[in-house]
Amino acid sequence: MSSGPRFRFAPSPTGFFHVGGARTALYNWALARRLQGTFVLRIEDTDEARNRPEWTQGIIDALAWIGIHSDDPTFEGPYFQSDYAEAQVAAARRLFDGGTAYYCDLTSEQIHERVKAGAGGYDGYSRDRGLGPAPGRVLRFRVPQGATTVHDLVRGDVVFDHATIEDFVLLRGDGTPMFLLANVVDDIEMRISHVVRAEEHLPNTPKQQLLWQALGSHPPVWAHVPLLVNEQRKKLSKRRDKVAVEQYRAEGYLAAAMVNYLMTLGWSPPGDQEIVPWAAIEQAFQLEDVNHSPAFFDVRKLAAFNGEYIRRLPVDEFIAACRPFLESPDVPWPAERFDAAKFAAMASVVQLRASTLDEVPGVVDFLFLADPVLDEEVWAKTIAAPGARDVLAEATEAYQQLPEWHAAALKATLEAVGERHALKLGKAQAPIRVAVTGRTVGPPLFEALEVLGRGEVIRRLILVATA
RNA sequence: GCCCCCAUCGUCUAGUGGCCUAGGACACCACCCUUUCAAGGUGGCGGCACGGGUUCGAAUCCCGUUGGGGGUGCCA
Repeated sequence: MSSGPRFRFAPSPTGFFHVGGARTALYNWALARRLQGTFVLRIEDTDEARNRPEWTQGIIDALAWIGIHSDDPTFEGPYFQSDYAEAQVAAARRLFDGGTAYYCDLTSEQIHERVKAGAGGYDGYSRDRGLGPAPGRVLRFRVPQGATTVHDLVRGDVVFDHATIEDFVLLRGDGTPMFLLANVVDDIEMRISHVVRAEEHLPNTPKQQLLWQALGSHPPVWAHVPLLVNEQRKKLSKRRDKVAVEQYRAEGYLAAAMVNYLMTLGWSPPGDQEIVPWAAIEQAFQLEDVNHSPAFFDVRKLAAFNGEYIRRLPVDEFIAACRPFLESPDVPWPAERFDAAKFAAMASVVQLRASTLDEVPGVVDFLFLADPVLDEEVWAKTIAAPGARDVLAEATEAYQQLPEWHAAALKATLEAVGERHALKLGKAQAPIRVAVTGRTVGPPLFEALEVLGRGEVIRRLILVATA
């Protein structure tokens, strides 16, 4: 086992993996690797999560997708919060025995009433009542006088006056540990040295630090990284926002692009390039350089990164990356009509045009569809346009005669047809494109015609001409 | 209510007292290239929230204001 620093990443399984969580995981991972430490995965599981092991598996899969592999020596875990329940209760017991925690028999309703009557939160009602453990009684931490300073690597020193911290609950009325206690005990048990997490946890940190100390341990290095927000500058949430890493994966975002983009939120790589490989990021990343303010997760910029990453892929890797999208059941053509060789022939021009992989089927569908469908609007704009039918007829004729079926010849032929009608190639190609592909826009036409083949091209041209 | 955090183009950021006439990227606009659409090239638009200090000098340091966000559970 490594003796270096130990970074813990502790997501709660909720059925999906949050992009904000992904960024925090990446921070921990980069640090663990650069500092020759350990990335410890601990799942903050709940009853529901325990009944759904696939949620935990989803986290592990998503981590693997962004390059955090559970079989890497840097990786330790997964552990589960519930595995440590005994230690958590034992710690609470020690706190009670030592007098830094006490039992209270007030119910939430009773506390609520006292608050309405003027108490600012829980007012320490049972502090000196000497109550012992009993069903229905919660164990509360006795917050001492004074103040706690949290030394945060991102934010500097943050001071919290204990007067503003109420005696928080350690053990529920049924004796089970609360999150705060569980968290601290687990971290101590696992000898965690660095806690890197989202800023929303900062207000809880003095309580945790107090617990670390009360339990006789030296608090870890804290680092609270800025939140990821939506256009309304609110914390990203599953309900309002597209936050599931799995969804981006399904839409054809490349893991490398996602990782790179995530790392530019709240931090920027040294130098003037923002598209940089993970290896460079791993070497350069440090918490001291992380921004203090929340960052908007901009899908458009993510898409721009993704397009860049797609274009940089060697063509065979691009083809491989497209496979799941071309073999998906959602594909618009009958599966048996798919022809990998035809796609491969078009791949390099498609690659230049996709910003996400899920756009790819729509770009090449005409190759595999039995008959492309043209809607009325497209028909009116192109086929019904003046001169279009003449171009169509003449091109069909010429293409039937063409000695060799390849892109250059197809282009030259259509250019000649266009000249006779005083049409530039840009205009002349329009009806042909629509007749063959069903669309006004798409990949370069003559390459597409070559790949589709003479028979099919002629058939489609005649089909439209006679309609 | 109370506590805490934050504040540079629309967005992500560079900037740590003089290299700032504030740099880059995404988005947007224009032009070029062109076989439609992209990609690429060139150019443009656009910002230090406000008010006080400190200093010879402030985007940078301090205070305040305003604005935004987070936290405040017998949730995690």
